[in-house]
This record gives sequence, C-alpha cells and structure tokens, in this order.
Amino acid sequence: MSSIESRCPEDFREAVYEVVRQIPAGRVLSYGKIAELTGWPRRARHVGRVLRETPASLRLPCHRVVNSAGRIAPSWPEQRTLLLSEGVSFRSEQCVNMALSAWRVEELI
DNA sequence: AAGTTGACTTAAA
DNA sequence: ATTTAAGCCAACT
Repeated sequence: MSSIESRCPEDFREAVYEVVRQIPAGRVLSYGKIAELTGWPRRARHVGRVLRETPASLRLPCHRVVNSAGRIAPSWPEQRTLLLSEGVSFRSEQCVNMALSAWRVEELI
C-alpha cells in the first residue's frame, strides 16, 4: 500500500509528519501546501490541528509551518524567535516574508 | 443528533 | 491595501 492511497486519520497524521520533517531550516511551508503534498488537498485546517497536537518528543520542525499569508501561529510567539534564529525574514511582527522564505518544493537546484 | 470550532484558503468586495 | 464571505471537514460541545 502506497502512502498516497491511505485513508485513515492516523495515516493523514503520519503523512503530515513526513512532510514537515522535510522542510529545510530557514524555509517555511503553508498548511495548504502540506495538505496538498499529503494527498488530502482540502484538509489545510486539519494540518493545523495535527501540528497543534504533535508531541514535542517527535522533534518536528513545526515552527516552519505558517499560513498562506506567512502569518505565524496565534498564541505561539516563540515561533517567531525560532524562525529568526534560522534566518527567516519577517515582513512584520507576525508575518514571514514568503517571497524570500517560502520553501518551493519544485526548486531542487 | 445538531451546532460550533479552528495553528486554513481562496475569491470577492 | 484590508475586510468579508464562503468552502472546507474532523473534533468537540
């Protein structure tokens, strides 16, 4: 069974983990993009929930996930510090400069 | 069972 | 540029 054909909620969760795990340092990815990459393109909101419930012990770089506008997660100001320490540029207090820091999966060079 | 919520997104105004 | 509206769907009331 390939992961793309998986159906259950736990498979979705694992798929999200898998994608987030691959976001390079200094780059960010949106909930919507992650949803697309997992094969569940309409579950952007659920990506957020999965990450919110992710145990810290997994050590996923969930701070590299922002919304489509580049906004960091509400009620998690520490995310900004984490991203700044990786060199991610911000346009404002709450928004990442997506033009500079969004991870474009296509660009492999 | 029915209504609400949310670490979302896109399009429209 | 900012704000609204509608669509989304599993979890939670």
